[in-house]
This record gives sequence, structure tokens and C-alpha cells, in this order.
Amino acid sequence: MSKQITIYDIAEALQLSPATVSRGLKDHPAIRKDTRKRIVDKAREMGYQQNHFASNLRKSKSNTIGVIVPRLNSYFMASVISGMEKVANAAGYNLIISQSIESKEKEFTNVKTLYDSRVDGLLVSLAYDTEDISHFDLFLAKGIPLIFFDRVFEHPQCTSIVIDNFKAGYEVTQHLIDQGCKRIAHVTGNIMRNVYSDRLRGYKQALANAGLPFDEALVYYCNLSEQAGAEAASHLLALPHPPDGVFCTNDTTAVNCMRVLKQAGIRIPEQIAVAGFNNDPLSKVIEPNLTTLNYPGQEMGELAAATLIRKLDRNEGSSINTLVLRHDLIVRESSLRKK
Amino acid sequence: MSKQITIYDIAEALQLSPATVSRGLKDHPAIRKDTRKRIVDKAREMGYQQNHFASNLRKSKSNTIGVIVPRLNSYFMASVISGMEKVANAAGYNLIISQSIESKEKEFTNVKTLYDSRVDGLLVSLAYDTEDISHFDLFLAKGIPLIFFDRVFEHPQCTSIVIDNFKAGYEVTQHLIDQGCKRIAHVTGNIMRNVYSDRLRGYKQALANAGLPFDEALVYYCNLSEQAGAEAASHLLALPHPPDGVFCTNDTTAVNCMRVLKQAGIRIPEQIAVAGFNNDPLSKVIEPNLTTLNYPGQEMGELAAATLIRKLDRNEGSSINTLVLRHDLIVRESSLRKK
DNA sequence: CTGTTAGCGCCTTCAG
DNA sequence: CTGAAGGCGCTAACAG
Repeated sequence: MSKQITIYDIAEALQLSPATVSRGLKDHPAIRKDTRKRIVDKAREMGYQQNHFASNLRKSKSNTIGVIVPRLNSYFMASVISGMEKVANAAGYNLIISQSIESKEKEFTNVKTLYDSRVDGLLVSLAYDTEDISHFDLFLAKGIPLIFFDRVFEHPQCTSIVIDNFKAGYEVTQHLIDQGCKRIAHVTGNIMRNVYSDRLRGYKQALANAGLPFDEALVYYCNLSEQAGAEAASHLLALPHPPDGVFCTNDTTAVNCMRVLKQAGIRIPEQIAVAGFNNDPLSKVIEPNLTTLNYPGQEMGELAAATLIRKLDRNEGSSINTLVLRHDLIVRESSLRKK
Repeated sequence: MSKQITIYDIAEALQLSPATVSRGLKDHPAIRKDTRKRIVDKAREMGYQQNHFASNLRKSKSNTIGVIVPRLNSYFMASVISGMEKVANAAGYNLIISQSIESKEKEFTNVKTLYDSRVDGLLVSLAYDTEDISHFDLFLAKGIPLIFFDRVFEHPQCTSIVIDNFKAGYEVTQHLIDQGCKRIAHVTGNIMRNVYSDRLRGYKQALANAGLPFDEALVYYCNLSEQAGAEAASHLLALPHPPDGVFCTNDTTAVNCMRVLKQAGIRIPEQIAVAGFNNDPLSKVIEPNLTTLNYPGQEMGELAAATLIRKLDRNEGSSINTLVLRHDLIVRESSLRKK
């Protein structure tokens, strides 16, 4: 249990004042080059490590970033977190990650917890059923930066990091149309969330542009779980006039949808073409391989963290409100109909 | 920027001393029921929130747990973290997560960073190429609890949380043997890691018990990536005497192995049966569905966190050295040969 | 059962 | 360019 070295120990060893040592360890301009060097060298020699608590207490800053995500256990979210961790770590920040489990109540508790642990900023992807963001008010009121990613909320004080979900939804749908589909179903989540409403808009727009009718009966709202995918398939097959194409807003759902379709003896893509969303590893494994949309999770995580850290370090309220990442459509056999 | 309420404010409002308030906010026994209530009520009323930095500074404790994992972006690891987060959060601890990216150098840096942020304990799954755990010495020397999970290292001071990898490897292999396989290949990772060496031992033991010869040429060592799975398949097919069964130590590899085998026109499981490991969602999607071993990731995360927290809160060096979680074999079509 | 006191280690005015 | 001094908010002796 070796004793902790403090700046006082260094000061004593060097016959300096603690204040000077403190400055020497930083970038303080009013310190001579050589004394700074002596201080830094001695600090290393003695195995000094800063006590962040003392420093945080003094500065009221934690060097910690709070993260709230709906769920951690998906490939997409794991990639996002991985990206955030990488950037944050490199910049000397720590991440505190919490899961809302898709519930606004839990999200609310998480916000409070993170507030209490004095995070310097917040990176949030909203829960399934969050209606407003008043629970973030205590952050906004204090001017603590709040950045949304993926499932975002428009707010003048907040930056949003997204992909162009409207365009993405349009592209996927257009692709199915190009393959000759005339009745395209859409399996999606809670349209209170931008990601789903925007994709739905894109879907509708593509239909409209192609002169295809929009049929509300072909839109299936669910929680996008494995089971929901299977149920969606059963539901669509039971329709008086079943679809000849399905656009699911995530790959898990798409893949489970395909499974049930195949079990029902439907040929994919000849009878029903399928497209998913996210480019989950699943999409490369299902047969036929799933056409999907590449959602750059790692990049989104990196960008979100970098944006927040820039705000924190420069202490500036950047004027950027929305950052849109590039996506791309990945065409695979599940949607390639021989015309 | 509303002012922060401190225990002094509460003390003043209640005409008490800060010390009493501090005690009242805790479970301190020497406080009258009613004054405790007055304190708690007033604190809530004034919107008091504890300043953890001050408290940590005073107590030299951070209420933070450091986590080091090889990679975050797998379903398995995301489940583990999810479990840890749940337990830690409930117990008032925060997690600082860092990735070694399978490199011992990065792992070393992570250890230092976490040490500097004064985590109360460490949960670690070792990187691919870590040879010894001397870089954890500064933790061990200070008696900071260190718990390994999944990829563990035997050490008297550390608890390990694992599944019985020997038994698991044995069971998977035995299952393939039961299906009539005579030449079973094994695709695995760095056998410096217990998870791989134990499974290999189980594999060998099962072969031995069945009177089947062990053939080193049938063991393929790789990094268990998607690409490695594909390469393993090509390699095995090119052998003068190819296998009739393959046991891969993760599902990603197994699935990509199957893909290549299928492309080569091999019928699975008739010509070559395949089994994986982890019960990744992938395994239910590949066709035929992959026989695999259910690795309880979430439970492992929960158990690891709970074990650490128990140590921290009771401040006891429990005598338990290894905790073994239950696993089960999940049999699916990829291995079911009609005899 | 409650109050007094003395720091935890650091940073930041204010003075030299 | 460097030093002295005070305090961030909390807790744990030590006294009553």
C-alpha cells in the first residue's frame, strides 16, 4: 500500500511551492522552461499521479461523459460505443454508460444518475417511448452539452448526429421498386422516433414517385425484436393481398421475417423480396443474403464523442445543429429479382 | 446556473451541524429517526445532490469499476457489459470501459489509465496475446480487487469467472462424435488463453475416449475473425484427407466456415457437420442452423460485477477463487447427421 | 445522539 | 516568474 505522491511531495523534493509544481504539471505559460522540466522529471521519477477527485472538486469538472442508449446488446450499438470509447479515451475522457432498456422512466433515472455524477456532457440515443426531453432540462439549464445520436430530438441547444434516414428509406424502397416489386410492406418501430418516421417518409415518397399506392395495411409497427419479425411475416402472409416486397427497418427483424417466410414456402426474392437496415453481420449470413443499409455505427460513435469533446474543450457553443453521416445501400440477393 | 446545495446549506436551514447532516444522509446508526427524516426531507426539498468528488477525495474511494475487454463490438461482449452495467448501476457504481483491441500493449495502457482514475476494482478479460499479468501488479500490490472473466489468468489474489470450457469442448466434440463424425477438425484461437486451451483439451479428451486419433493437422489456429473462418474452411478442404466434422470455438468463425463449405458444394451436415460456440444470434440464422454452446454472457457480466461489488462493500478477501457458470449445448441441424 | 475540528489534494486568486 | 493562503464539499475522529 505505497503512499500516494502529491504535489507537496514534489514541491518539497525540489524546494519549490506546491503552486509552482501544480503549474509546472500543466501548460501554464508563466513557468520557466527548465523548472517545468525539473518538475515533470521529478514527478515521473517519484511516480506521481494526479488525484482527479481533488482536481475535479476544485474545478467542478469531471472529465467524464455520460452515455445513454436504449440497449447495449446489439451489434450496432456495440459499434457505436466502441467508437465513442476510442475517441473519448484518446482525449482523456471517461465514459459512463447506461441503458434505458427502451423505457422513458429508466431513461429519466439514468439522466438523474448521470447528473449526480457530474458528467461534463451527455451523448444520448432516445428510448422507444420517450415523448419529450424535459427530463434533460436540468442539463440544458446548466448549459451542459447534450448531443443526440441516432434516435434524436430537435432542440436548439442540442446537436444531432444522424444519417439521412429519409434518403435511406427512399433508397431501400426505390431499390425494391427497381426489382419489380409492386406491393411493398414496411416493418418499422415507433414513429415517434425520427429514425422510423423519416424512413417511413422516404418509403412513402419512393412509392409516390413510382406511382405506387400507399397502403396503410402494409405498414407493420412493432418493437423490431426477433419475435416481432416473425409475427410481421405471419401477419403479412395472412393479408388478403400479401406484399411482394418487405422493407424492415432493422436486420434482426428482416432476418426473422425471412425465416418465417421461407418456412411458409415463400421463395425469396422471387415471390417476396426483402430488405433490411443496419448491415448487421446477420445480413451476410442469412440466405439469401440480405440487402440492407450500411449504418456506420463506429463512425457515428466516434463523431458523437469528438463533437462533444470539441465543445467541452473549447467551451464553445458551436453553431452546428445537425451532422449527417454518409450511408450506403448494400445490395444482396434477398432483393435481386430476375425480371 | 443554479447554485449547488451543500450539506452546509441544509445544516443552516435546519440549525444543525454539517456533520449531522452528513450522517443523516447515510445509514449512520447514531442519528435519531426524526432528525434523519427532517434532514432527508429538507435535502430533497432543496434539491441537494451529493458531490462525489468531495466524498471520494475524503474517502479515497471512487465508486467506479474499471472494465477491460478485448473488443466491445460482439454480441457476446455487449451482453456481458450489459449485465455488468445493470448490477453496477443498481449498486451505485459506475463503469469505466476500455478496449484492449486484443493487444497487450493497449491493455497495459488501459490498466495505467484505470489506475490513474482510481477505480475501486477491475473486471478484466485478457487480450489475445497477453503473456503474463505483471502489468496488473500495481493493482495487486495495493490490494485493489481484480476479477477475471472469460479469458482469465490463474492468480491467488484474483477471482476468475468462467464456464467449464473443458467440459464444454468435450460436450461439443462428443456430440459430433455421436453424430457419426470420425475426423473432427478444431478451429480455435490462441491457446495461451484458457478458453481455447481448455476447449482444445476437452476436444482431445472426447476424441481419446471415443478411440479416435488426434491429428494436429486438423487443428487450425487463427484469430477467429470472419475472414479466418473462411480461410479455415479452405484450408480444411484442401487437406489430403478432409474432416467430416468441424468444431469452431466461436460462431462467427463457424458461420463463415459454413459459408465457404457450402459454396464449395459440401452438404452440411451430411458431408461435414459443424458446431460453433457462444450462441450468437448468427447461429439461429445460418442454414442449416448452427449447433452451438450457449455462453451465458449477460449472467457472466452480472456475476462478475456482483462478485466485485461484494468484495468492495464488505471489504473482504473472499476465499472463492473460481466461479463456474452453467452452460448448455444447443443442438441444431448443422450437426444432425442421419446415421 | 450531536457538534467541533481538521484535513483529503488541488487550483487559483492575490501578492510579491 | 514564483509563493502564500484559502477553500472546493465532505467525512471521520474526537469530544461532549
